Formats: sequence, structure tokens, C-alpha cells
Amino acid sequence: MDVRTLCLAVLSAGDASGYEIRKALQEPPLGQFQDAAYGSIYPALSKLSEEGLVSGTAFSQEKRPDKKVYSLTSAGEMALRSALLVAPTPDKFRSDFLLLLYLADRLPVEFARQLVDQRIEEYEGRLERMETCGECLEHPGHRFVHGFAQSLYRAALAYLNDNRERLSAELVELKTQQKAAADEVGAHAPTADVHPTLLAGE
Amino acid sequence: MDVRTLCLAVLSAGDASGYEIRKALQEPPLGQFQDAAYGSIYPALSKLSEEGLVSGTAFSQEKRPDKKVYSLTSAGEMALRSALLVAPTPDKFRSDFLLLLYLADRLPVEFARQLVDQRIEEYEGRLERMETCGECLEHPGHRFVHGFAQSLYRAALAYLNDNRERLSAELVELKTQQKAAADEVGAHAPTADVHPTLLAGE
DNA sequence: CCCTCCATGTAAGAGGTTACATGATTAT
DNA sequence: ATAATCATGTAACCTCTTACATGGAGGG
Repeated sequence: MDVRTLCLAVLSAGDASGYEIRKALQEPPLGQFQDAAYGSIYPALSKLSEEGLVSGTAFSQEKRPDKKVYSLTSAGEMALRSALLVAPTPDKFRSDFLLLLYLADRLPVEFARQLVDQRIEEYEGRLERMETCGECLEHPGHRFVHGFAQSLYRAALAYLNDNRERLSAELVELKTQQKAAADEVGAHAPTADVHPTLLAGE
Repeated sequence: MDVRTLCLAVLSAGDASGYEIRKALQEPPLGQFQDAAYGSIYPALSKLSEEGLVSGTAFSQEKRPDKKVYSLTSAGEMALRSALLVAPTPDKFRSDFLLLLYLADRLPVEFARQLVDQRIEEYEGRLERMETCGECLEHPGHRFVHGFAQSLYRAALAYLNDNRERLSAELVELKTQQKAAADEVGAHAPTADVHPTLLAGE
């Protein structure tokens, strides 16, 4: 979803500054599946303000930088509603972690093990932070989405816990097999280059 | 992960053309957590070829366009390994679907219901396609990643099935409450504008 | 007959991130 | 002391997506 709509969505839950919108987009429950950087939020708010979809009021704070608090206008409310009424684009899940584990046989076993264990800790932390989110239980939609995220993290955590030992064991076994095979080849043709057909690109 | 490394990763499983790399990046198991378009794959392969990390051979096919099949060189193999040895960037999960449901109280109940039901069907389809992936069971890493994706989709599917009725019911209830409140207000001040402070942006 | 698959590549453009610029306050 | 939080904004850059260009084969 584009940053404009994201800003409208956050503002629909209450007035906020650009800074606060960013925060909302990093904490549960929105932070679980959306994000935006300041560099895109501030310009988006300026534009939305020009277009009359939000209205901004500057508060000069003592001992703090000025704060511009934006609210959704009725035009913004309508724009949000119509932006929501289109079929959502497919979900996107990108994981370098899984790519690394997909290629686990090219990784030091110890490294792979650490990856999994770190991920377990990370998920545990996230789940804990999710538990303490009172705001997430107020509206049906918030509850639903929050529960969805919790289910996913619990499933992920359970899977990692159930399979970390097995993965380690399998990797160790594979490596010893590979080593044995390499030693056997090595006995016949030591330090053989497996890639002799190195042709330079044009 | 950048498209360059993605290409190297796919090629590490066997020679492939740009077209085939794209396919591999859309099917299980890689397609579950990585993707790239032709527009980034082809330029990436050209550059990798220039740098000697892959070598390409053109096959002129009868009744088919030429096919350039690339293989990982030993330099490419090394580049891949070192690219994998850095701490993976955090996973990214983006879902417009969840954003819509987060704001479900601004959606027609019927629309929200359809969203959930469509998603259930989609997940069922994906799970089916995942079952029939023999390649996914050969290497420890492939198995691990494939199992991870399966767990997540099963959890997501279970959650949606367990909560679709409840969400519908809660939304209906909320809407009737809102309507009742609006009617009550309307009796005192019909067609009142709830947003009178519409200030234009500069 | 039409759609999908096969097959590569370029160019324009959209959308975003990162880094920079600035600086006080508060908690550790 | 040092780090984190609060607070806004710009500009350069990067990366990827989308659309275009081209066209035969084969299945429904």
C-alpha cells in the first residue's frame, strides 16, 4: 500500500504527527505488516495537506521542535474508504533468513545453527511485545489482525523449535558425507578444479 | 536480497536461463519468500557475466527464440558464499489484506467477508501446490524452508477458518451499534457534519 | 480463435530508502 | 557521558517494476 494511504489509515485512528505516524507503523499491530520511512511520510503528508485530505496544525512546543499534528478531513475519510475498496495486492513476504537456510549446505553448520537460534529469540521477543498491546483488542478489525499475526509468529516459533535439532543433525551428516566424497576424489585427483570451463563474459 | 545474489542462488542449484530463473523465483520453495521480475534479472545476468561470476552459453533453438543458459563459475560460487555469510536483513512482510481488515469497520461487511473467504481459498491452493513439490524434500535446507512455509500457511489458514465467523458477527454488531448511535444523533441534529474544521493546506 | 508458454531485452518511471541537516531533553 | 527520544524536512540515489518490442508453438 502506498505511503499516502498508510498515513490516512493511521490518522483514521486519531490525530498524529509525522513522527507519531512512523511510530504507529513500527509497533504492533500495524508494524507487523506495513512500514514507511520518514523520507516518504513527510512528503506524503505535505501533499495530502495540499490536496485537502488532511489538515495540519503546528504546535510550537517549549523546549521541543515544533510539532505538526495532522487530522483526517472528511475528504480524506472518503479518499481512504475508496482506496480500501479495491482488491488488495497480493501479500509480499521476503526473507533473506530463509534464503540462507535454503542454501544451508553452503553455510558453516555453526552459522546456520546460530541463524535459527537468533530467529527463535527474535520471535519470542516479538510475541511478548504483542501480548502487551491493549489497543489491539478494542476494535474487531484490530483484534482480527493482531490475532492473525500472533498465530503466524507462534507457528513460526514452534516450527523453528521443533526442527532446529533435526536441521543441525542433517547438515552435519551432509557435510561429513561431502567430506568423505571429496577425500575419495582427492585420493585419485588431488586439488582438481571442478569448474574448468570458465568463459569470460563479452 | 538483491537480484544478483538471487540469480547466483538459483544457478547454484543448476544451470538455467533468465527465464528459468524467474520461474524458479515464483515456484515453491523459493517463490514463497523471494521474487524478481525479468526487468531486473536480465540486466543482472549480463553484469554477472561481465564480472565473470556466471558464464553464459547461447543455444540457438529451432522454432524457439535463442536461449542463454548460464552456469555459476567458481568465482560466482565464492561470491555467493560470501554474500550468504553476512547477517540477513530482517524479514519483510507486507499485507494490504491485513491493512484492509485492520480498518474493517470502514468496509462493507460483505466486502470484508469476501476478502477473508478469498484468502482462505488462495491459501488452500498454495498449500496444495506445496504438497506436490518433490524437489523441496531433497536437501536439508530445502526441506527446512519448505516445512517452514507450510507451517505458516497452515497456521494462517487455520486462523482464518477459526475466526471468519466471529469477525463477521462482530462487524455486523458494530455496524448496527453505529447506526443506532447515528440515528439517535440524527434525531437531534439531522445530517450534521462531523468534520466542520476543514482547513485547506497552504 | 485466443490464451498461455516460451524467450530475451530495453527504457522510462515510480516508489522508496538512506544520508544529511539540526538540536534540545531525558534516561542510563 | 552517552545513548535514545523527540521532531521535521530535503535531496540524492537506488532498485525494482511496468510497459514496450517481437514472435512462434501448442493446447483448449
